[in-house]
Amino acid sequence: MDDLEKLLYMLEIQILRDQKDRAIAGLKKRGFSDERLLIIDQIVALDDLRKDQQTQLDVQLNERNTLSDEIGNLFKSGKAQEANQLKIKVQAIKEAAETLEVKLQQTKSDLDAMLVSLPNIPHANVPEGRTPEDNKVHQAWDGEFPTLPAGALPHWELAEKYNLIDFKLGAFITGSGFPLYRGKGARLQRALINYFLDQARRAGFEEILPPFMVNADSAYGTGQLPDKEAQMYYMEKDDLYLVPTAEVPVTNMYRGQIVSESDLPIKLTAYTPCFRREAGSYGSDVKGLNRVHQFDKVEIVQFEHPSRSYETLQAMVNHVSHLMESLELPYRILHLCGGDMGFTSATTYDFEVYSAAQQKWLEVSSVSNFESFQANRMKIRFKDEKGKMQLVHTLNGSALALARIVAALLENNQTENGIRLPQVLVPYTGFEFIGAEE
RNA sequence: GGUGAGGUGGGUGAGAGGCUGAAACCAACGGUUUGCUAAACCGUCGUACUUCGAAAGUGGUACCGAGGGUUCGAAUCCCUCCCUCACCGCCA
Repeated sequence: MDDLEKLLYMLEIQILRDQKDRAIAGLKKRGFSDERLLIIDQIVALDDLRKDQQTQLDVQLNERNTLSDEIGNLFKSGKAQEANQLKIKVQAIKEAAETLEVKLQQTKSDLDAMLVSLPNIPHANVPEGRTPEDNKVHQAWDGEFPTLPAGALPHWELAEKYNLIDFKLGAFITGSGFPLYRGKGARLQRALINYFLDQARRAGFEEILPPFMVNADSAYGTGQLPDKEAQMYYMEKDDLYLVPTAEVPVTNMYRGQIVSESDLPIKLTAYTPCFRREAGSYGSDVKGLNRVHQFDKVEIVQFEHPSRSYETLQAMVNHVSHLMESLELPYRILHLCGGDMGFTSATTYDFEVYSAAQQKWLEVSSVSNFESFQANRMKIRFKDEKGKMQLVHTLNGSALALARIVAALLENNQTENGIRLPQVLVPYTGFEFIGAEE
């Protein structure tokens, strides 16, 4: 942990103090029981204690510093005896200070532990609810659903039939959940990555190619640690984590930074493979590309002025909508309910694509406003026009996650003798049809 | 993997036990002046926590990579760790 992590999350405490009602309402949405809500009062009380102990300690240290100065001066003017007497006095103060110091450290670490366990407070308009079933359909699909030929196949069978993805070989080389793309399957993957990056660049996002492994500080910064430790692949020998999303390395580019207000918004995009252990989720919906340990994703990340973060969220949602439309895929947008939202998010919209052969909605994008939650952890700030420090707001979204998009593309566009690709991809793939002879 | 050098404010970089929260320069910001551009000059210019104050502000504490130690007193001395750079080896 570096020093940033040692800083207390003051701003969060301020919210608990000043906007307690909002905090309570928000945490209730996340399913906090009345009992668990007591943590708010505990945190405030502990923070009061912290202040008190800090003030006491400062008094002691002040006295020590003053006397030390005096001792120095006495020695200089040759009054060694008096100086030595003062030394004894300082000794007593030091002991008192050490005791206080220990108490204060304990208080701080208790407080820290509580604050780290506290999720972001959902935005007021986040729907009530506990489970994915409670998510609100924010925008339903009002277009047509694809009509499939008789004997339509799910994507894993199409992938095999046209030799696009070899799941067995991936499992042989690595393990299940690590698909091996080949031929036009591999080329389609590369085409989609390029297409998404180009679209993001056109929308003003700077392209980044970040490291695919991150250290623990970075994982804490975006909130993967300690909350989702089990979801990440960890390399013990080097103390590094494989990225579960480009959000982690990209957002951490600004960890600890004070940016100038005129730099905002900062818009970044990055492609990375994403590695997820998905512990405990085996068994349901794991067929084919529906849930894999490694998939490709283009992410967009934005650092924004607090006053504009919600219009930016909307702009990101629009960006992803355009991508879906350009790929001619049926999709819907869900507004996640309090119980289903990620730990760090204040509002999240999920995009789901309709994969016609499976007749399933698959999540392909998650667009979130974290408000100041991540910025507070990472201390990403700017000076406003009054010269006051403020935390930026961070947002990000998948634009888009590939594996499930590929699943839907294959299933929805299948014909009797092949798969037809949407026109926007043709310049990227170099082919518009995947036929049986491949 | 081996060897060596180093980590100081937005940047460069001095400081080598008390006079240092830290010189100087650059950048930034505010201003003066010059017909424009450029330049010159003056001023401001770290962060966090906290006391008192309605506020402007004021007092205190901490921070010179991180953690620990020595000392009345540490950026400065000692120990541990981390990181960076250079050279060699290996390698896409």
